[in-house]
Amino acid sequence: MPVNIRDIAKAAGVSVATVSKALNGYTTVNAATREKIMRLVEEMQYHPNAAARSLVGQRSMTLGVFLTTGLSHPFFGSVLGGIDEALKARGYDLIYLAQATIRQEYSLVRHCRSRNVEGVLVFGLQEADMDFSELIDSGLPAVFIDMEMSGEHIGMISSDNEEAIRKAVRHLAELNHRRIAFISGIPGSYSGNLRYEGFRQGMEENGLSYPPEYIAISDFTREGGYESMKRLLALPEPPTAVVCCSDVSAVGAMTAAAEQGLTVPDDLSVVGFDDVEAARSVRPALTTVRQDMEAIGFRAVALLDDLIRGVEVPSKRIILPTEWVSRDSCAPAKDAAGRS
Amino acid sequence: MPVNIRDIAKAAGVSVATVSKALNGYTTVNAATREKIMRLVEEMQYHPNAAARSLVGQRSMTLGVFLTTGLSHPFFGSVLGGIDEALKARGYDLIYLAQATIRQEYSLVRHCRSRNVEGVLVFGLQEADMDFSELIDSGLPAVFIDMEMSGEHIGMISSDNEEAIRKAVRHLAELNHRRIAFISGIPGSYSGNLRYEGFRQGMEENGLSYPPEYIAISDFTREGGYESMKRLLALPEPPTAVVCCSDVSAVGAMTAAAEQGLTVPDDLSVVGFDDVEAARSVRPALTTVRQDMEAIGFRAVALLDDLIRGVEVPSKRIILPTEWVSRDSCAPAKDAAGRS
DNA sequence: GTGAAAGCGCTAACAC
DNA sequence: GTGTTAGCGCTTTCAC
Repeated sequence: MPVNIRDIAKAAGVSVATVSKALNGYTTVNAATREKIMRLVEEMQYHPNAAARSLVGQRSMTLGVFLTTGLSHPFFGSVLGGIDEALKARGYDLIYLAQATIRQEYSLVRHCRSRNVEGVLVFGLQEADMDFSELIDSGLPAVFIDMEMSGEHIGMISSDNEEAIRKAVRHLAELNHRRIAFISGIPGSYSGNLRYEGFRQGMEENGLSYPPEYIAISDFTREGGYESMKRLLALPEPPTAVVCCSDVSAVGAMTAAAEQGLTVPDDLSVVGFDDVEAARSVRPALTTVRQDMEAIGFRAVALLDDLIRGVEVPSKRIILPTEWVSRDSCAPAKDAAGRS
Repeated sequence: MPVNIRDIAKAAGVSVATVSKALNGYTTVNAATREKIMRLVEEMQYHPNAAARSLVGQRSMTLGVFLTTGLSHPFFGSVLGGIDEALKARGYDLIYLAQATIRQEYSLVRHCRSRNVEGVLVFGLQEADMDFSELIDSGLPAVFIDMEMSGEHIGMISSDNEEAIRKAVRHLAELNHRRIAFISGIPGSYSGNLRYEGFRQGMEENGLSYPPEYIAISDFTREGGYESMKRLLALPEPPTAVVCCSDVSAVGAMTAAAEQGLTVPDDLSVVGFDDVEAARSVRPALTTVRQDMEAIGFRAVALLDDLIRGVEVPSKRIILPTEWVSRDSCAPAKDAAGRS
């Protein structure tokens, strides 16, 4: 029994067409009439039926999202916050395309069509997780967060992972560290791969070499960081600095260091990635690379909106800059005599 | 240009009504006709337009969800996994009711109505976060996860938080611990309150008393657990056992204990809550109370579905049992002489 | 500046 | 067992 457009029309003593025009910002509506209609809309708590609007061939104002249920990394919540802002700003709603759909029991694109989804956000998934070819080929606009994808109506967004880690390595090199190790992200993940590449390049640029054992394969988690650090510290010649693929794993690494009786940053410099809340609160406060997670979410939606409306965009590939955040977990390397 | 019901009707040489009936499982359709229609539906990739269906007064098969963007606790991902399963099982889609909506800039109930949302899930929020009265009064079915709410079409679900903690205290008491402390959840949160109540009662039941400083106000996070434990260990008479409101905070507490040179479980017994992945992987493995997070999500959707369809339910208030998981973080209290 | 009417894709009476 | 038709709430020509 929600009030419909006819109720408003009746109350205002005009036709439904006029109400519709007033509602949709047509300028051919008499100011007084519009005023009256708008007042009634407020008073009677009218809200247009989205299904009817979408049926009549108009926009559905619905976006779909595919995401992992493994959202426990703080990264996801922050990105979602940005998505949320943009959704509101651009008037979209978000429909969660059940994880189950991803299992390909039936076509996800058909599901989108059936729901009149105008565009799709892909988030927290890796290429290996599912077959995206149907989505790409369907012509349905889509934006991939932290995944490399391209196509006619396809966009992608991520931070400049490679540059970020190169920057981190350079900072460490400037602190005279020569034995620098790397705690990786999930192997095969887009951002994990690029961060590794950044490490490789950074080391090379600074004339530094490293044994293969200095690359600790991990997974972005605290537990992973902890285990990796333990392995690194068990090496005959352990590193004096470590670059981690997430703040969370950096915290794990710091725990492992503490357990071995090492002091951060005096005995070991640690750098993280993300700049989540924990980076600020941990002791010593974590030096890290800040990526603007809210911006990733916000701009993903903005790009998708542009793609949907066919707006000319400068690039369908957005790489956001990162920011070096210097806190207390890095210090100059001690020389052989143990002096800083 | 997706194919519509008329295309199918034409191809099958029948009327749209027959197609509709075949699709909706009416038994009055000739088996051969139905067969043919279904084949065509597959072949032509037909999928009914959800907007049209919902417009014609039928079900929209859409649920809404309000949640925090602060989903970094592993609890949320697991619950979402259960929700996801149930959504698929019962054929619903989930629309994410933007966080921004919660800021009450305009009526969330109107938003639901406009989107033909049939029911609402509330998740990861506390009573203080927003005014739920409009929702309660609206007659829109809703299920609250971990929040106490009631009303005509209102359900709620949570674990038996109180009993779970009482059980934990009893176990510790049976290990001869007498100095038992409590690291709380977020004060004012539904589950936090009940867990505290469970602690209070458990201590009383076991004839144990505790100074007020043994209640460490915390927030479910690792950092919170760490800080709380540091405070507890700084006490003139520190506890020999601690009950934590989450596994994550228990891990933080264990870290703090290790830093003070204490060994878990020999010097300090620790119990967690949730049984997340980390509880298994941390060393020593965490003794904890397992709550079935997937079941919470799954049954929340099932209950909401029942409420929507007006099905008779045994109770609109579902309290799930928890399970004591004994691992390696608890040991008998040492007596005054230091023997176990 | 406003209204009448068609039609978006579908379901459900009702007729046959 | 199948077809005809009205109508869900809305936007949009096209008249006036």
